[in-house]
Amino acid sequence: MRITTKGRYGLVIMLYLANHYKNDEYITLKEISESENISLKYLEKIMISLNKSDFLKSLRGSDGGYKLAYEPKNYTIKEILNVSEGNLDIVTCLNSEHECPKKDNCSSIKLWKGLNDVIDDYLSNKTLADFMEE
Amino acid sequence: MRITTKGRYGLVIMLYLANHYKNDEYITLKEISESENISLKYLEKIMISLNKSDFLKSLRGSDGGYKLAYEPKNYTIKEILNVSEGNLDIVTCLNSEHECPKKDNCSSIKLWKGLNDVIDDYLSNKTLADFMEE
DNA sequence: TTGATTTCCTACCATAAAGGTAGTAAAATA
DNA sequence: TATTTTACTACCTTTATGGTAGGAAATCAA
Repeated sequence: MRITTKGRYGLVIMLYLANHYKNDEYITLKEISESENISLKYLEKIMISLNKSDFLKSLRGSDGGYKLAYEPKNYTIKEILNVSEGNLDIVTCLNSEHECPKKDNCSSIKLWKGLNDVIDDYLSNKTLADFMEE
Repeated sequence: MRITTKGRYGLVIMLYLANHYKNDEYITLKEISESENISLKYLEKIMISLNKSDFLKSLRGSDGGYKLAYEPKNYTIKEILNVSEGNLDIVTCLNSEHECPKKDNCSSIKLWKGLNDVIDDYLSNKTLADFMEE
């Protein structure tokens, strides 16, 4: 049961951009890569998913880079993880694409739904702003 | 972010035994396998971890099988998942064996600790008895 | 004491996911 | 035109998942 580097690094990127939001400058992945000690090429790959959603602005060329499209408080951790990590369902049985044929008389599904709810509640109610440097 | 079949099936086994606890009979994996439609061989493998902990009694031979060593209410979901699934840390950074060198000035670690706490709280406060058939 | 049953134990294996690397095209700027 | 930086595609190694196979050892009933 764990979040992989995709989700973690995705959040690292978003937090970095949030911490530089007030300057309104484009930040290069090179800068993030060096500051956070994560391979540039891997960050690029993760960025593809983040950039497909509408929450970033990007610019190519020198002085280019990325910046947040909105204020940090507008990004919930849940939506960021959903984009960078992918599916957050704790068990496949809860996923509509892999629905379990026995789900209606399964005694453990209540457990998984309950767990899913507490996780969902936490991730939906925290935003980037809650974890920025002061 | 998900629990694998090891954890899920481990819980299925434990819930099955809990639901038959009052009869005080040994239950065979064959019965559970047929009832829950899970390969006997795979259940055997999962059973090895469950049986290494002290919460089951086992007996070989005909009329043998497994039963709970204690009442269902004495088993928290957390300890069952810990045994059948293995490590439940949501990110590797929280695991003492893979401690992150940057953890002291990492802004996302607060997020993971918070998430870990709500999950831990939920799993520690639910027992097998909470999910038994009435 | 033999046969059936069931746990116990070890080894193996195919597929998918994780965690990247490499190379290049396209855009933007100086 | 050269440099910088994103955008895109392809590839690769290692680990984890989700099993299967075969047999040994214990237990009980006939």
